Amino acid sequence: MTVAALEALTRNAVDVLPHGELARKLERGRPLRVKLGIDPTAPDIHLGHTVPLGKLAAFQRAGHTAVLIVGDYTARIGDPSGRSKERPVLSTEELDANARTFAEQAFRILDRERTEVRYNSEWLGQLDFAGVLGLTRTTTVARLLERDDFARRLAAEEPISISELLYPLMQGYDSVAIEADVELGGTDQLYNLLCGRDVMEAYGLEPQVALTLPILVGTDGRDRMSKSKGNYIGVAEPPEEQFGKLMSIPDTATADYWRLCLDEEPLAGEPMEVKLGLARRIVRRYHGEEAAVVAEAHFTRVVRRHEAPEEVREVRVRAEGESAWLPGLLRTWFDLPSTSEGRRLVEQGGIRVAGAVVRDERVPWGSLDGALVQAGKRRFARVVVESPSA
RNA sequence: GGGGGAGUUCCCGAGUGGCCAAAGGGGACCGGCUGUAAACCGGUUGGCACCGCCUUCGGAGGUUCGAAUCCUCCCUCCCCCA
Repeated sequence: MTVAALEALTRNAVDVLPHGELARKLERGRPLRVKLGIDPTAPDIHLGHTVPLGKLAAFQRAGHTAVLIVGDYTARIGDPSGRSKERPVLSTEELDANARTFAEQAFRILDRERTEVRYNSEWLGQLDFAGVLGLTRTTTVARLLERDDFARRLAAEEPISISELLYPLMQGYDSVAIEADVELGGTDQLYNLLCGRDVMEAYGLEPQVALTLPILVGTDGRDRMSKSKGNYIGVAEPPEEQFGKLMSIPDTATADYWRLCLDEEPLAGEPMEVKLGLARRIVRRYHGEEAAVVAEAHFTRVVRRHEAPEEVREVRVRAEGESAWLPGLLRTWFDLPSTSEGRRLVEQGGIRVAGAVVRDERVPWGSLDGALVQAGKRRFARVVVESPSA
């Protein structure tokens, strides 16, 4: 075990507790069982998830065993970490579907052959009431209420359910079940990870090392990346989408993205160049070199030069009546929520036909046939008008 | 078991009988500007072929010319005391 190897495993880590324990475990020379738990509450993995996943992959490359816990059982409760409200409970079907795609997407980062995927319903589902009681005896209410989330919610007179209180214990029991040596998580997981130590000890096991990583901010540069906040970049999203979203993050967040998503130091240079470099590398990582080049070209063309993309989908419409009524047509072409939305777009000068802004709701059919219609800055369609009798 | 309080448009949150499709903020969308899908500035933001009509303020009834606002019952949630 070299100093450099230890450095690689702990790079970007915020806490590695207890101090010196990881080095001690590594020195024994046997592969460690490194645990990362994920809640299948959303179907897609985003860049925020890739931070601990990337760290897990790093352990894997160093010869250790990655144990990916899919929290299909715990998800029924919802992790209260960082939450100010109870989470909505998902149906079993949704959770199952999410769990599958989630694990699948995780293999974009992990080595499939060397990853142990476990569903925690495997052991949590086996616990009878006596087992649950045994688990609850490992801690006290006061200790559970120590954590910030709970303390804050209690102070704000917001509800905390008993099942949420049990969450850290269940997560800790996962560590018992798989005999974890190390557990990874975001800084918001610190309490849960440490609670896991106590639970393991109570079950006669050597407590795990808790390794926490920074929380990645979302594209808004402010809040943590999450699906529900709509500020996320999914690893399975199309290349153009990823590239554009990455370019939209605030400059202040760029360096963090380099370190946490790529595990590299940011380039030196102009902010724009640094961000372009980031977007290229990330898209390349998840979609390959060629897709990255195409995505960048698309960005340059559509966003920077305000031109239409190379390929524009075609929409067909049958000419009916004297003239075309745009709000209704826009609704179907661009999947708008209502025709009122279409009206607003026209009113606000957000609609261009063949490059010219259109301000009337009615236009001659002739002006639409073969024309490129643009809604806002990024939505395009090529129109084909069919004659009414055809 | 007793007492108090809350449920409003995508979210938070004003609104206690007509001036309410409902303040303000967030988000989203459009426009301007820009290296950017950032920041900033301006506008829009229930639906409908829309100068008018329809639906919305936890649910169901009721009072009234007129209700998000008043009454009754119900549902959900929170706090305090025990």
